Amino acid sequence: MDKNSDTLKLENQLCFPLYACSKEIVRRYKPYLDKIDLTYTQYITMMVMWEVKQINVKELGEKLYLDSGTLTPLLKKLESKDYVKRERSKHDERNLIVTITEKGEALKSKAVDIPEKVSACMTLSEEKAQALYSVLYEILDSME
Amino acid sequence: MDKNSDTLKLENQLCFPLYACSKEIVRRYKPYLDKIDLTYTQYITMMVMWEVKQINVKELGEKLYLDSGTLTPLLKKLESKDYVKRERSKHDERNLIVTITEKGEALKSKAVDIPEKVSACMTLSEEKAQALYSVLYEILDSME
DNA sequence: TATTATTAAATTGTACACAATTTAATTTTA
DNA sequence: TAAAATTAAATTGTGTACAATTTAATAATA
Repeated sequence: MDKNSDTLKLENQLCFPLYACSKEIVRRYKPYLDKIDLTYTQYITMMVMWEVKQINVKELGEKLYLDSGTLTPLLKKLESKDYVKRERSKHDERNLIVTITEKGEALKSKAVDIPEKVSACMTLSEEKAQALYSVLYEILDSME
Repeated sequence: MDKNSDTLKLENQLCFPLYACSKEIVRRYKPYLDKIDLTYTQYITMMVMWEVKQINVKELGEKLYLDSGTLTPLLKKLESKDYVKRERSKHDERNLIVTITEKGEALKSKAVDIPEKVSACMTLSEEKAQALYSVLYEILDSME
């Protein structure tokens, strides 16, 4: 096969639809997230916080696939909104412990309807959604 | 079902693995793209240019799911590297026509091996890759 | 235990990404 | 055809992303 012919066409790439699809779906979140004054990245951070209540930056970054360069300013912003508290660990001052606040907990009830509203704006069968989900995690796991 | 229980868990979201997977794969491109001094966004832009040779910013944005706010500075950078030429349309001066240069054409041969190198670092069967590809475009199409 | 190595966040710098606004050109319409 | 509407890029402003470096704390080791 002629290497130059087709491999570099956008339509033959797997990464591109992944990249485009991710961005388009995140964009669908925006109108709903605007109402509760969160960006998408702040939203997924709060999803972790709603679940674990307390976590340090390193572990948070591993869950979200983000580093401190992204998380540090983001967490400062969430702190300024009083959704989380940031404090150094007493046992190991290198660690910064992030803890959800009452106000952060209360925000959850305003966010609970967002996932279904977003998925409503795209038609995808339950089987295909499940298949997509599995393949994505398979890829993520294979890249660790 | 209790609405508050599970819907807001990261692991139950479809958007999150999509977002994370997209970023991780783009990151895998970086070492190869660094060698030809392109960012990922510049690379997918050049992929379109290698294919169409000439296009205006609006159509380019539709193909790439990007707007002029992203494309204007990016195209200026590609122009400064002499990979593309930017000039207003004579028929309609609102349109900016982007044209690939000789140097831009020549860059293609250096990029042709990148897709296979990136896909080599993740294990995914041909069937699953094909299925993933189909579902992603199905979602993209359903969101137009 | 003093030195070295490692680790976790923060910082710095570059490059998107996109909503909203502005500017300029072209079309539409009153 | 003059005014209004539309269109395409560019600009502005905010918020990621992430590599690379720095800083400070802790752990390992000579």
